[in-house]
Amino acid sequence: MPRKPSYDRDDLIRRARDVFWKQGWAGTSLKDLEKTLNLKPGSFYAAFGSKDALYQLTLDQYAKDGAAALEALAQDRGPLGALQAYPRHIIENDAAAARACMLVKTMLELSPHDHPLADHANAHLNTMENRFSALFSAAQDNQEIGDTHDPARLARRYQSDLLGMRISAERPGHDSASTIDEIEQSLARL
Amino acid sequence: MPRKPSYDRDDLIRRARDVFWKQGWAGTSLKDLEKTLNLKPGSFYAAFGSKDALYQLTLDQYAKDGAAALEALAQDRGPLGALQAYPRHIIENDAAAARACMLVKTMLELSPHDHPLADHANAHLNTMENRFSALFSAAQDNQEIGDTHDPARLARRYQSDLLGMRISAERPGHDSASTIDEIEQSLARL
DNA sequence: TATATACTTGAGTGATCACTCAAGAAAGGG
DNA sequence: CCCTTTCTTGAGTGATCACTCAAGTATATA
Repeated sequence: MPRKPSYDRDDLIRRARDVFWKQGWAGTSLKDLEKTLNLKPGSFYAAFGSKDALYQLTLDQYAKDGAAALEALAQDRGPLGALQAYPRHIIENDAAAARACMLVKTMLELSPHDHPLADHANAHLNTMENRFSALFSAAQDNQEIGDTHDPARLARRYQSDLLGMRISAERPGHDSASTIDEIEQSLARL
Repeated sequence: MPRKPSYDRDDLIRRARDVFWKQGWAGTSLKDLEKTLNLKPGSFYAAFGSKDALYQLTLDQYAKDGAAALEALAQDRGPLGALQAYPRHIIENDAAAARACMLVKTMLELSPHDHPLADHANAHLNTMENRFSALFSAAQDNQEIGDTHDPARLARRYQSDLLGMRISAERPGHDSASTIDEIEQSLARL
């Protein structure tokens, strides 16, 4: 008997994610969200409860999409191939709202205020690091890289390289091509 | 005949820098600054004019201190030695308000809003990158590294590595020691 | 078509934002 | 001592913040 919402919830979350990703937490006002989502305050709060609650939904979707992209590469190219292709995949994704990682931007902005979303973002970063580690380990099993390396250590360095590349890519006039190549080649030398 | 201010202006800028560095632009309110600087609103605006004007002063001092630290290392250890020691110098500086680079945090937060301070931060980053390039070039002149490398390219990658390392170091429970070692060793292999 | 059940609307809430300014306090030179 | 100049004070400005809620509207069942 009830009336259905006139919007697609997942679509709203995706659009909100892009605004939060680009502008950050404090940099995005309810007015911005109402405009982007085409929702009046009442509908917004009925649908999501609070700005924080929506932000968390967008963080989770961001992490899910990132993990899925890596998984797809692993299916296509195997563990080492996925790790080599992932940096280019990130930088050349024109649909992305920003080059820098949303999880990093969230952590940098909110952890000094002990905001729970900062821990949430960091947990997602840990999950990604663990996935990288598993791929390095699988690459060793496949004898694609030497077996003397510590996968956890390789993963930590790989993620650090990725984050640096993504920050640099955010800078106006910066060319990431050579950094992408060098990350790819340094993996081939393992 | 006039009365002297009861504060040391440089000391205020340094204290404000630490708050801005840690909490960001939007994350730092005038109330925070008044408390940190022990200044009432009237004195604050008489001394600095606006929140933005003070932020710019703190950015400039941040960049100046960073450049001076690198120069001191170059005097002690020469160009390659300075580039190798700089990452550890940054991470192990207990007096720093944060691990992540203030210029990066500023750019990430303010560039989506086309705030002039974002360009200002990026200009400082370019200056640092140019200084790195000059050090790589000097290291080639000293035959400390091979002369087939492009110093500009090395500098771009080096800065990207630094930024990634500093972001990672901001994460709770993260150990940067191995990343520091690997950056140092990869420079020795050039 | 009638009714129940949601969804939609937008004016309005108190709190906080960066910032102003007029009045008072303190430190120089005479 | 006095007077001038500057610094210090803090209540107060309009704007914007995240958020609320009562009234109005649309839809699916009966």
